[in-house]
Amino acid sequence: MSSQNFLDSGQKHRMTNQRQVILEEVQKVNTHPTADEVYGMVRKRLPRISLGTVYRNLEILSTSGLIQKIGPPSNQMRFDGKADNHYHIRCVSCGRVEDAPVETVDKLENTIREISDYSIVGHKLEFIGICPRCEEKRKSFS
Amino acid sequence: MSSQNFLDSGQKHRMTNQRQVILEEVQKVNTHPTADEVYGMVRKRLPRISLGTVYRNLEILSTSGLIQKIGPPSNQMRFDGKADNHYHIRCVSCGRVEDAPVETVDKLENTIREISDYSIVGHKLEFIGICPRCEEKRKSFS
DNA sequence: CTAGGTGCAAATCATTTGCCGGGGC
DNA sequence: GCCCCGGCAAATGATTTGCACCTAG
Repeated sequence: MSSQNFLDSGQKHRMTNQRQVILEEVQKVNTHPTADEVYGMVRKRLPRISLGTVYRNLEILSTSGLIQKIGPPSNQMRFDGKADNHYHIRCVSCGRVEDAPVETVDKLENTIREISDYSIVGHKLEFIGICPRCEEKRKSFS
Repeated sequence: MSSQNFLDSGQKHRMTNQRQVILEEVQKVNTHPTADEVYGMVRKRLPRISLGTVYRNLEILSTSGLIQKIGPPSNQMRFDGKADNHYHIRCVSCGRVEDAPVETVDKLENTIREISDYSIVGHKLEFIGICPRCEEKRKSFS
């Protein structure tokens, strides 16, 4: 364990029918579908389901740790004035991004290059955490 | 070499004034600003610049390799039925995502945990490449 | 003159949210 | 009864694009 299902998931959710179907469909394929694609898949079994419901349930399922979201925690693009390869660390809470002071792992890139049938052109590594500032705020609540 | 400025950049661009200012501002800070924040920064020097121009130039600067974009190549969220931690490989060209068959590097996570003042909760590693299918298409053009 | 560049506003696209009736416990 | 749920449509927010003018080479 290491990545994903960050942050709390402190809610009570029933496993409803649509939720179950969405979960099954996402688990059935290995194509890492977009929300829209999931919508298409699920609609074959539940023609009257709405896109909003799919989004809501994908969100619930991923914060419950049953599936995972692939993509940035915050969906706003950020830019870095340094063009060389280095890693970042992102705060789950406020979205702030800083540089992560570790060496790059180009070794891994070579490994994957041998195994995979993709032409590898690079990799991205991002750490996820809670920044000191947000940690502070969090304390003042409890 | 390793990350970023993937794919061609086969265009001729002049270093115009606004382009230069945007570049300088992004390089000046180490906060990894969003497009909107860059807009704010740049506007102090060029009050009449438009947000559209900022977006256009950030795009050009990053495909030219002068700065880098932090975030997913495609800004559409994807979902994975497998909840355990594993890495992905994404095609620059079509956006397809597959699993990358390499072991996780939790060692790195511990390293960063010691160095950084963030509470680390996980990490994400994503390889970027061109999938066989797109590679094929590419050939048929040349 | 031609191509790229810019400001501006409108359009697009993914995702989120408010409302409201319905069912589970 | 209370609360979560799901369908629907409208709202939001980031990013993109069409258009008309402008300027460098």
